[in-house]
Amino acid sequence: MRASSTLTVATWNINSVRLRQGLLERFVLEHEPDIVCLQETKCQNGQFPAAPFRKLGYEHIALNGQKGYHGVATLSRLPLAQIQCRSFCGIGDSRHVECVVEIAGRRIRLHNFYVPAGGDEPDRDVNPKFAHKLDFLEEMRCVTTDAGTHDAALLVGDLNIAPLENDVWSHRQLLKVVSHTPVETETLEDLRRKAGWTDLMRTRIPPEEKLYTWWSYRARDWQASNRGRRLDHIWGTPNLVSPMSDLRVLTQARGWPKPSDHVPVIARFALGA
DNA sequence: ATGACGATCCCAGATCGA
Repeated sequence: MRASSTLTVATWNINSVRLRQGLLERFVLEHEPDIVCLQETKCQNGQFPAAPFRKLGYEHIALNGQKGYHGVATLSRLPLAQIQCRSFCGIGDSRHVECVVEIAGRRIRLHNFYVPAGGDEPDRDVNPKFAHKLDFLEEMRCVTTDAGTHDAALLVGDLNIAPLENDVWSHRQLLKVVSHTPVETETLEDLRRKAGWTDLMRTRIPPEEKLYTWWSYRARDWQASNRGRRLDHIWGTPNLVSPMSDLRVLTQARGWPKPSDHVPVIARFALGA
């Protein structure tokens, strides 16, 4: 008989996994997630500090890293099957890894994404990075909830877009700022709905409430100014809405020593026997 | 209030993040 029927999944843009290995160890010891999805690992696969995390019980590690930039990793206490890395926009950069995890007799597909930031100028004609971001989103449309065989699916990561008005500190002042422009927020919401994903964070914390997962390094005092954005997301198939027993944004991690500018988001699911 | 920071890289200033 299987004793454990809960699954805890975390996503965290770690902004260099080698620099913040200690913070990540602290995080997994305190919160004991079954699966941790990381973005911006900023190292090649051979440089990933796998051994210390294997020692902590994360024996199953799916890596898609590159030198210096980007990079995603999925660390798991449960076996991972069907590991695949997708390439988007014909560029070989490391922005996606997916896998299937089996728990309580169900197969759950898990996508880990790092969507391009998009540069400064929100105009695809003058800013190739913004064009890349929009093209990436168009390619993401094929990552639907029914692509592949599974009983449920999750899509998590740093999507670099704050789609709702209360996902930013000032909707009005950020309308022309990359991450909250109408073309980004409307495209993301359209692709999410058409692909069958539910915004699981907002099923738990209502859209009327401010909710952030990122605070700039450049603020003198991130907590006092509190000019954040919700750039990190946990999407799921509708059949995971009611099993989700807890959803936490670990805001306090922004105040840890030498922090990432993003904080972890943790979802717990009660999947039955 | 798009930055006053912080990360990467042939190690030091350019480039990127958002």
